[in-house]
Amino acid sequence: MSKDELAKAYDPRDVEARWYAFWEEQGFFRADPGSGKPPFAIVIPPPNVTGSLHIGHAFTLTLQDVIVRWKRMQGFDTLWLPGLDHAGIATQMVVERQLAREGRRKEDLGREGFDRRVRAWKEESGGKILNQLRLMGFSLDWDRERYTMDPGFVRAVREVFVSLYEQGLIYRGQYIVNWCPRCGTALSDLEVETEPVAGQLWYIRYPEAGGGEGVVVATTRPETMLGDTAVAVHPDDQRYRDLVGKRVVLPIMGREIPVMADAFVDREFGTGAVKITPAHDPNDFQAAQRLGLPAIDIMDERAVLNQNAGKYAGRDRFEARQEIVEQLQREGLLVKTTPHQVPLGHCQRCHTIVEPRLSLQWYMKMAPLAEPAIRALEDGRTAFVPARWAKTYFEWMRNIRDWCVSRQLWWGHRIPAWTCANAHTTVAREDPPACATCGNRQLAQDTDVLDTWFSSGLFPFVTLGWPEKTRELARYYPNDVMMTGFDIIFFWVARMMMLGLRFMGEAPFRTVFINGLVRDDEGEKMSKTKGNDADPLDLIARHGTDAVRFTLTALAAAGTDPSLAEERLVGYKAFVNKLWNASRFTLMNLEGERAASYRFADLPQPSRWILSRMQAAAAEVDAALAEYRFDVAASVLYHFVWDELCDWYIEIAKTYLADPARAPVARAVLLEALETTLRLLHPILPFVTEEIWQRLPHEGPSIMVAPYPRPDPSRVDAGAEREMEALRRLVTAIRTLRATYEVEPRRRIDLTLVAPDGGGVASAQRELVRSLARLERFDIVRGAADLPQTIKQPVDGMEIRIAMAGLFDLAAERARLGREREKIEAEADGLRRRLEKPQFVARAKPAVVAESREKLAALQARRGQIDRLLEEMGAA
RNA sequence: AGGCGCGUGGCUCAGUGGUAGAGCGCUUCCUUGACACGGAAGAGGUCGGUGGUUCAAUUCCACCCGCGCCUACCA
Repeated sequence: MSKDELAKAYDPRDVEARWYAFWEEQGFFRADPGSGKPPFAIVIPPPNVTGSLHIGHAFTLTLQDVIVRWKRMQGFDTLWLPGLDHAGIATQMVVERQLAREGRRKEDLGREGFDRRVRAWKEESGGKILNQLRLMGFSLDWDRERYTMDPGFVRAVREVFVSLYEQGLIYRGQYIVNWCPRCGTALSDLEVETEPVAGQLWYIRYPEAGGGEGVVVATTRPETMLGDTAVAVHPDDQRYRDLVGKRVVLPIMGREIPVMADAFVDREFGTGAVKITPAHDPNDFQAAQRLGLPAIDIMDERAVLNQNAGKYAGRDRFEARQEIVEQLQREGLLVKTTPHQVPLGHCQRCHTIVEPRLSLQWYMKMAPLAEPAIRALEDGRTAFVPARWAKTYFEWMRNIRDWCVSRQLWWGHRIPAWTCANAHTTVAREDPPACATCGNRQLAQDTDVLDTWFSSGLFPFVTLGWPEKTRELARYYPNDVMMTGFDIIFFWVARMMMLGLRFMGEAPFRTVFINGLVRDDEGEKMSKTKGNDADPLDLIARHGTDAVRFTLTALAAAGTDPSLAEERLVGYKAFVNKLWNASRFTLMNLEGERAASYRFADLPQPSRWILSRMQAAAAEVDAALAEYRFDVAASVLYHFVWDELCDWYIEIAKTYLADPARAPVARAVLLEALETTLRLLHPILPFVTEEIWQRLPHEGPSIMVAPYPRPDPSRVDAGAEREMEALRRLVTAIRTLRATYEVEPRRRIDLTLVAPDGGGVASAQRELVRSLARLERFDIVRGAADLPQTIKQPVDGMEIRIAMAGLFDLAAERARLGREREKIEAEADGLRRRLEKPQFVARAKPAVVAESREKLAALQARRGQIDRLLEEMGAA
């Protein structure tokens, strides 16, 4: 196939692989701090090292690439920085599963061996997703790729941890945490997903010490009673007034515990008496601190009951529950059982029911960090798009609780804290040789690692070299925008805000763009577990990357969750093909010539029209992208290409190209329109636009570094646009008549246009009308006298008259005109009624009144025309 | 419990204080040298319900119904 010949249908597989490699080799993805261009910076939300590309990545990153390619073409020094997250708990699970298949546990390898294993796994398959990002065409600066476990991050994480510790913002303490017994680690509040579970409420009698009925407590978790250290009632609760201060006997254990009063008790719930289990319930823990009660921990890290549980030691928590209930029943202490919906926390990773557990953990004090992060939004240094997400952000920030940052995992950043033989703690940037307090040299490093989000929260500045004061840091921080899904506003965005403000003194980004979550065609959130996830790689294989990208872009309306319906994708694949064929037509007609030069003002009206419309499209796309209205940008381009460039201008150009005198200029206009359109489309459709662009006469090495079209006001021609609209109305009206009377599309017919004013554009573009409407004779007359029997159709104050022997159907035409008259009448009635109301004329905006009047006049004129035609036909 | 969002043609979704748009689907005709992943012409909606504000409401407000999501220590 020669250079200018394109295949009849676009085949993305032929094209896509080549260009990505080309772009990367040419270094077009690279940011250039020394370029002298204004910077534009954004970081990728680093995918998990365990991850593979799913539709959510494809969606948010397509939008990011659209912005990045757009900015790059606009002349910005653009940095889009890629990275991977080490994903502590997720990665550990993956590697543990791998070991399990080999019949081994991580303990068999030991901590260091396991660490090596994880690192080896990352080298081998961890970067899989990064190659998938290449398939999507994303223009990431791979030279600056980072990993949240790389040496720079290790150093930075220590620096941050130690600084915060020194500032009193990181502390260690014994509190109730969310504990996942399967993962064997503490979780932050955010890593717990609360879901209502159908449970029961057990009413259990605690007899009074030394006899007496005692008190009945209601609990959803009877197994925790083994660790009860009190029963609490509301201080004003008359029912229990006499019991307060007395002691009751804890069933099964036989321990005596006090009945105490505390206002936290809800008198309405259950019996109004609540058992207090300080070691296994956050409320009870707080109550116990107020009331000075001891805590008895009855479970181990796997949620198996321990020696404090008496004879139930060694039982799993749910097994124990069953047996305890049975024992209570046997002993007549189970008063009743009622069904009860309980909100239960589940581990975000493995969905195990979380156990509230008393343990020693590291915490980050959040209130002092949140305060500046709230202010940054309040005073507009950072803004959310869509703005309503700020509300969600504020809500969380203002009620923020301290962040448990330690995890009992093996994979992650080790906490830089050491304990000496004398139990002193040393927290240090470098591994200390001796205890900072007593000089003891027997130091053991804390075995915990940090929550993954601790390091990802540093992403915007650590990736630029922090804590070094690099040129990149000065140039690209703060980022211009952060684009991500709402599901990680708290996990990630909020923490970047707090840590960025703390360590850089400036918010990490000016704009936070929040995209929706991709749903399936039934509106369900796509997920692997539901099996309804669209695999982007599969979609790419079947429809091409560009079609996938265009679809995702077109679906990205502000603040909505897009539903990915495959039919829509098929439609946009057709669009890519349409563009391909428009290009094919243009290339076929270039005939190897360079385009002729021309002056805009000298162009024929239709050519001025298409170039003028193109300015409008460019302006609209620009405005849309500037406010992240990706759907609008996609829609504008779709309709410009299909409805205006292809359906009209290319059809018009065909008549010009057939005329040797007009062909060179027509080729030039066509070429300009196509080339500009390709540049407008490139951010969304990088591959097909590059493939075509490279075959056109062009300057520069690649469309991706060509300038983005700016609307040129000198090429806006309102007159040409108006007249072409009139021409389109005329041609469409003729086509409608042809279709109504089932004239074969290829047949040329004779037509007379009755135009008292001479016909305007129809007269000026007579040849065009002939070709577009497939006319043989096309006469324009000023009066309708002496015409033979014809079909008549009013348009723009003129009349179309078609003589068609054999096809003329008076009744059909009357009916058609009658229907049209009805529509006009209905609309005119509405307008008339409105205009008759004095309040409307008095209060509505004058422009609206005037517009209504004009519209009504036009409708009346048209109705008059139809009435006249109907009358004539009646007479005929 | 609080907060947020959604309900527009068969489906998936835009949109607007002045009687509604797109893609796909559907109907009719057409394999005309860019494209049948195409062309031409059409049909199809009382914009969830009820009130209110307004000259005017699908668009603003209130309530209701249905759906989804987020936050939350009710044992």
